This record gives sequence, C-alpha cells and structure tokens, in this order.
Amino acid sequence: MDYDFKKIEAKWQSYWAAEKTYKVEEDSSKPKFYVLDMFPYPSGAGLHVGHPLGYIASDIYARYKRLKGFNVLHPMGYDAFGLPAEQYAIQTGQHPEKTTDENVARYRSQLDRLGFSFDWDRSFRTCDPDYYKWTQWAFLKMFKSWYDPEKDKARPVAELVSRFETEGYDGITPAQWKAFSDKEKDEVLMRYRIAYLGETSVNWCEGLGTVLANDEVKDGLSVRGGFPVVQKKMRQWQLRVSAYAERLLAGLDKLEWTDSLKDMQRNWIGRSEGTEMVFDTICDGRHMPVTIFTTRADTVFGVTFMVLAPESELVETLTSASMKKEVEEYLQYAAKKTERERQSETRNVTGVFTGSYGVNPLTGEQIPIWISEYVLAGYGTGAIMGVPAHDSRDYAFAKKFNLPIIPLIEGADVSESSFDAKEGRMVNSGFLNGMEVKEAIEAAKVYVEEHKLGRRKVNYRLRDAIFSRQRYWGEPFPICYKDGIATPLPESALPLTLPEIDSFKPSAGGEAPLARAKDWTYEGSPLETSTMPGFAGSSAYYLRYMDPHNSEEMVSAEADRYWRNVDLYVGGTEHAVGHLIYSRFWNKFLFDLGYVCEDEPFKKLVNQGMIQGRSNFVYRIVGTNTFVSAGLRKKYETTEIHVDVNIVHNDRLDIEAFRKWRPEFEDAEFVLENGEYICGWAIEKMSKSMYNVVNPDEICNSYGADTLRLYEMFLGPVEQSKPWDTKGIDGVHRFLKKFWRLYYNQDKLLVSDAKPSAAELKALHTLIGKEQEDIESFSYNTNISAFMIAVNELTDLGTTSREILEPLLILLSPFAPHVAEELWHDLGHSDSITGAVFPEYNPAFTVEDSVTYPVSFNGKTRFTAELPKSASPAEVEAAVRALPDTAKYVADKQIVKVIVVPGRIVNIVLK
RNA sequence: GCCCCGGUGGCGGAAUUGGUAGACGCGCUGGACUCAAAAUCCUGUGUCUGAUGAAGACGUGCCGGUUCGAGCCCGGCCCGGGGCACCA
Repeated sequence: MDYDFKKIEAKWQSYWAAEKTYKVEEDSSKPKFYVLDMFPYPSGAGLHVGHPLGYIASDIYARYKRLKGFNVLHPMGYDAFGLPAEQYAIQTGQHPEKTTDENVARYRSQLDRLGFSFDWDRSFRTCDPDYYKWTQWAFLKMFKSWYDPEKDKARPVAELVSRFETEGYDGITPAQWKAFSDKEKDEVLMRYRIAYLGETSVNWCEGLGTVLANDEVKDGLSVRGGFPVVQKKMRQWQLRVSAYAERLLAGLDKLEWTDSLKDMQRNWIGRSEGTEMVFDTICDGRHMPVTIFTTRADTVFGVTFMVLAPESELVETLTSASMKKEVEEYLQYAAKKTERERQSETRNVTGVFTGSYGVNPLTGEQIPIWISEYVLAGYGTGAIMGVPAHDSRDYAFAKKFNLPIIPLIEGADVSESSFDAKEGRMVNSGFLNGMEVKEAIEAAKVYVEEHKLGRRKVNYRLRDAIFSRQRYWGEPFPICYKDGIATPLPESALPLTLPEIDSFKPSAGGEAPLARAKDWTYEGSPLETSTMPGFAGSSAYYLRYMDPHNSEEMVSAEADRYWRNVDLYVGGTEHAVGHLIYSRFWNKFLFDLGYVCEDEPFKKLVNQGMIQGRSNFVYRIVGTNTFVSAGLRKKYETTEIHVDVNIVHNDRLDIEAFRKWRPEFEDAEFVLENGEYICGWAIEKMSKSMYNVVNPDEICNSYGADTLRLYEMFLGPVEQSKPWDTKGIDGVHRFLKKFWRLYYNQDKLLVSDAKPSAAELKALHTLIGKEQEDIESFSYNTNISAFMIAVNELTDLGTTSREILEPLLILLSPFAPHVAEELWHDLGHSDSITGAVFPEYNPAFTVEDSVTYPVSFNGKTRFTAELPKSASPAEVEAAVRALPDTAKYVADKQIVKVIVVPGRIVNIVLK
C-alpha cells in the first residue's frame, strides 16, 4: 500500500467533522489554552498559498498543546462586514450578504482541505445579527459611560450626572446644571461619554463616500481603493480612545509581543512629556492669554515668534483688523489642500502674519504671532512658540520670513541649520545659563510652575477613533434622535438589524445609504443612518468565541473566567495600529465595567511573515513575436513579460502550454539555449496581475494537505517573509513517503513488539526533546529538519518496534495530522490521535558516554580526542596535556593556558 | 529625517546564544535499477591552491576593536526590508 494522501485526507477530514473531534467545552479539570488566528475578511479572490501560513502555525501549536494535556480553544470565523463586498454591491447591484455568503463558502471549503483543528461549532461572522447584537451592546455601554480620571477607569454616566447634580464637576455647579435645558445637558455629557458625537476635522474620502479612521488612511489616500482623502469638519460618532492612552501604553510592558510591534504602538500613542505655558497676547490693543505646549521649556529665551494652526479657534480673535484680508486668503489656501498635498509639500514653507503680538513670559519681549500649516490644530493646543535656533521646522520658518534666530547652546552653529540635539551648555538664557540641556529643561519646568506661568503636561498623539461610516454594509447604530438628542435604544431592541434598501450607492454630500431605507425609525424617532466601521466587529470577537451561543450575555462570567484571554494570537503585522489598538481599548473598557476579567486581550502575539510570489518572465524581442531564453537575452533588445508560473517548471517554459496560454502567443517563436527555454524570475508580491499565484487547492491535489502544511513551515521561520517556490515541495513530500515506508512495506504493516535498541531510543528521544523546544519557540522549520534526520536514522536501523513508531506518530501529528491519524488507527487505536499524550522526554537515552573534543592550538583545530562525558574540565585538561599529539604540536613552545569548555572544545594557547 | 528588523553557498535557510560555520531541504554532478521514463536508492557539492590524492589557505555586507576563540559582543560605515513622518 502506497502513501495515498488523497484517500487518507478525505477520510479523516470527514471523520473529524462527523465525530466533532475538535469540539471543545469548558473543563475545569484541565488547564486552558486559547489559540487564535486573526479571522479573515472573505474576499472574492479566495485563498492563495500565503494566507494559511499563520493558520498552519497556530494549528500546529494548538494540536501540540492538546497533546500536552491542555484544553485548547481554537476557533475560526469571518470578519464579514466591510468595504469590498459593498463596493462590489454598488457595481453589480448584488446584495453584499449574497457576495459574503459565496465568499465564506469558498473560504470554508479551502480551509477544510488543510486539516485544521478548529471547533467550527463556535464559528460566526461579524455580520450575523446574533453576533453584532453584542457589538451594538458594547457601543451602548460606551455611550452610557465616561472616563473618570480619578478612578482611572470607565464609569456609568449616571454617576457623572449625580455629581453634577450634587457637588458639581469640572467647573459646572449644581445650580448651573439644574438650569440647563435637556439639550444643553446632552451637549455637556457628550464631552465625557466614551462613545460620543463630536465635531472634528475628519478624513473625508469622496471616492468611498465616507469618513475614515487614521489607520485607514496612508499617504493621504484611502487604504481601500486608494482614493484621495481631505480634511473636513463633520459631526461624527467617535470613541474616546485617547482616554486610555496611558493604560494602552503601560499595558504593553507585560505583553509577549515583538519589540517592533510594541514600538509601533508606542509610536502611534506618542506620549510626550512637556510643559503648557501661557503667553499674554496683544491684538489691536486687547489682551488675551494663549496657551502653548512645548517639550523644550528650556528654550523660552530663544522664542522669536509664535505660530497658530490655520484651523485654530485663536486665529479669529488674534487677527488684527489690518491683516484680516491676508489671513483670510491664507486660510482659504490652506483649507483647499488635500491631506496628500500637505504631506508631499512639507518642505514648502508657508504662513501669514496675524498682526498681533505675544509676550515672552520670561523676558517680557514682544514677538509676532503667525499662522502656518506646519502647526497642527489637533495636537497640543494648536499653538506653538517658535524657537528657530533649536527646532528645524521653526528654523525653516524663520529663514523664510526673516525672523531673528537666537542660539541658546554654547558653540551651536545655527548659520546653516538648527541645532536640535538635547545636549550642550545653555547660554543667552538668563537663570538657565551654564546648565546642561537636560538640567535646564527640568529647571525651566520648576520655574514655570513656581511662577504660575503654566504647568507640566503630558500629550499623546493618539486621537479618538472616528466611529461613523456613511456606508450600508456595517452594524447600524442603536441610536435614535428625539428632538435632535441622540437617544440610546433599550437593550431589548437589540440587535437592530440592517434594513433592506434599493440601492447601495452613497449619495453625494455625505448622506448615508440608510437614509434611503423606508421607515428607518424607532418608535417614531429617526434612527442614526451611519453604520459602524470595520474595526467595530473585530474588536471583541475573541470574547464571543468563549461563549458564542449565549443569547443573554456577550460572554458568561463562567466562560470568561475559564478562558480569560487569548494565550497565543497569530496574525499579520498590518493590524499593528488598527485592530490591535482598538481591541485592547475595547477590552479595557469592558474590563472597567466588570464584564471581562483580564485587562489585556492577547498575551502572546506572533506575526507571521508574508509568503511572496516567485514570478517568471519571458523576453520578447522588441517588434517581433519571438521570445529569447533568459541566458541569451542580453544580445537582443527585449521586453520582459510576466508568464503564468503554472506553465513553468524549474524555470523551464512549457512551450506548448505557453502557445495555448493566450491567443497572441499562438504563433510565438523561440530562441532556445540547450534546447530549452529558460525563464527569468523575481520575488514579488503574490498577486493575480503578476501571474504568480499558487492556489492551495492545487497543491492539495498534487501533494496533499500534510505536505503543504509541512512545506509552508519548512520554508523558514514563521515570522519571516519568504518566497514561495513550488519546486522545493518535493523534499518534504519525499519525507512523508519515507515516513510511510517506515510503517508499511507494500501491504505489510512492519510494526512489531520488538524491544527498541539504544540507537532507536536515542533517535526518538532526541526528537522528543527537540520538538518540545522548537514548537514552544516557533522554530518549526528546524523541527522538521530534525524529523527528517530521525526518520532517516530509523529507516537505516530497520526499526519496527511499536515503542518507537507509536510515539513517533504522536510527534508528527501536529504537523501532518492526516497521515498520523491513518497510521495511528492502523496500529489498532480506535480513538483519534488528537486525544493521545505527548511522549515523555527521557534525556538518559540521548546522552553519549564519551565526547569527541576538537583540540585546538591558538584557535586552530589540529586533532580530536575522545574523552568520557563525565570528565571534569580539569580531568579533560590533564588528559589532553598527556596526549602524544599534544606534545608534538607543543614541541619547544610554551603553554600559556588551556581552555576547556565542557563537552565542546579544548583550546591550548601557545606562546 | 527618526525608530525597528535583517545581510551566511546557485536557492530557502541551520548554527546549542562567544566554542569544529554552512545542519536539513531544493538545485546541480556522477552512478545503480530500467528497453526507456517515472519512482526509488547511492555519491559528490562554500571558494581557492594542489594532480581527480594527501594536505593547506581563505571564507558569514565593509573597516577597525575586544577575546585563547567572533556569523554572534563593541565602535564606525554600506546595502535591503518594515514602520513613523511637520506631533512642537
């Protein structure tokens, strides 16, 4: 019987499905382990070979943990709301739900072929009303909560209201509060709610007809679709993520994530310690205090101007009558620019003088106030002090508009550029003179506080997340408007399901498709017409897997306390500042309210690398239909053309297949080398347009899922990006065939009850030890190498012993579950190998009694010496010194010292 | 510009974390079996010198350092990948 992977894989896949082998229940007698993949967005293109890389890695880990006695939660679902299905719907008129159903079905069938141990009974899609009910529920909780800075956590808004009523809060007295109308009260509360309606400058994308979050915009273009994005003031739903900035930052320290990923999050959060300082200003004779933020309080003596952001509210009050016209012209110019233009023209310095002046609080000197787009309204106070000598942006501005530049650090040459470094000795700086910069910063802060000129302040770059999208295919907001006041629906009204509409097109001017829905009201009040963004549904999905069928709670306290949080999370690094920030925020919010018991959702995170495509090229001689082989192409003027990798084998073109590939190549002529057409190649992104897509289904057909799983892991470290190269797959396939032959010779099962030999036990236990180490550290590639070595050794030893071959199957089962399961049953087991126990490692079998030491003289190895393993370094030294070979190499030289590394090396240092 | 990560044969990648660099696999060389092919098995495979031998020298992006010993540590560069980018 040959290794018939097709039969084996089909058989066990249906067995696992029928027996629900991977169904998991809470079981307090076993330790839990939660292994999660970032669930996919089911796109129309289906899976290519690169997509399952992370799923394979996590599946191996999950299977390994089961063998180690853990109760493993390993679920899978679909992130099914989102723009592509809706864009497709707009183009075709087909309901996004239908597209989503089809895509999900395709994904499911592709995933099923790979032998994953998912508990499909826990699966859901984010667009299922039973699921998004809980997305809406969490939103309601956020709407009804505020962030209490004293308790440093989210609390019910009701508590805030009672504070306003009884003792007053944040400058509002109980008397004032009582005098407010409902509308005024509502506006005050909106300033505190975690989910709130607020007017801010948002990323408006006309091409998609919706606003976007910061992480959905890159280089001024939308990530989905690549449409230009402009800044626009709009009243939108937002989540007060910024309230959690400090906790999101601090929480990173205890997570097992890669440093680069933590750095990305730290960067995104952007904590910066500085000082807020109040400058008096004079505009047409009127005085008014203006607060600025700086991290360099020590440089106040070098302030020669102030700058406001064009969008700042201060612009209006600080523009003098004489400058009104110029300022208005500048504001119009700035407003017209798209985000992309602003970013690409960062070196283009622009600005306008307001006609008013500020007063330096330390020197009393008057300085002009300007407006420039290099100052951002959304950060700090939207106003800065300009210190051209020690800030490159201020420097460029001062040069352009001829403003004075005063150096403050001894020896700093500011004739060509600013001196930004935080080192050196202060000069021209009054009481700071002579201090080192770091001391001076601290001294200036103390001075500012003591003289009541301002205060210490920590600022964050992290902004609140814009939470509305003017789109159809997303969660509706459980909010209606009564007399213009946003009013939450009762929880009993959830889920608020999407209505049917006749067209999915967004309307111009920012009106959402839901505005066209008939009767989109709740008890007569109009419902919110925006929907939630893509990240809403993916922010807490890992919690729902713990208790997916619960209709009363998002997750029961028992299930939450058992599963707690994700022990291992596997996914791409592209979610570093989007999903992974939102999820942590969402989780911390639910933690504050006591719905979940862990503060952080993902303990350990592994970012799988991308699998790149290996593209092939043919070279057409310009102006002809003749193609020249890669080695000869330099002799001609050629055009490089992508050719489908599926008609190229080992870089040799299948000429007949090429002629049939596309009509224009039907009469193609070829210039061959050695009778073959050799294609060029390059590593590129795997994509349809490069004709380098390899479909996992085809690999499963020709090699089987076990081979595919092994090969993807064998290719290199999981975290690393690496190119796919189908020709290497034969190696692991050969390994599996060899593995099979260890158990079967023709139809004869070779397994016996023979006692294993020492050599066999050594091969097995070396592998057991290695596998434990390698899987825990995600070194799957080296583990597969170790497997190949072990199988070669056991083949050479002619092993038939059950005591070796049975544990060997368990070791293989995480990697190649189908073949392991088949042989497991052939050995007489009636239960799945999934329930087996990982074999115990016994180091006694793997140790040698002697060690071959390389003996080196001044670092050069001259000969080897066989010595007992148990010998102490002193004994090794004595033995080596006594060897005749040693005497020969030492000759008349003098031994300076002898270095012995136990079990490794002996180095004799000669003079 | 700033912050990460990386650079090892023809290719993917190993190297017990400072101890015989190149494991394992691919590819390639030669061979066995076969009428032939596929499949399978065996052999060789970093570079150079040498005679296809024995043997030796060089070799982990570049230059320098520490060390008995450096792919690994330190200093200075070069190149590639990723992230951030007027955040005061």
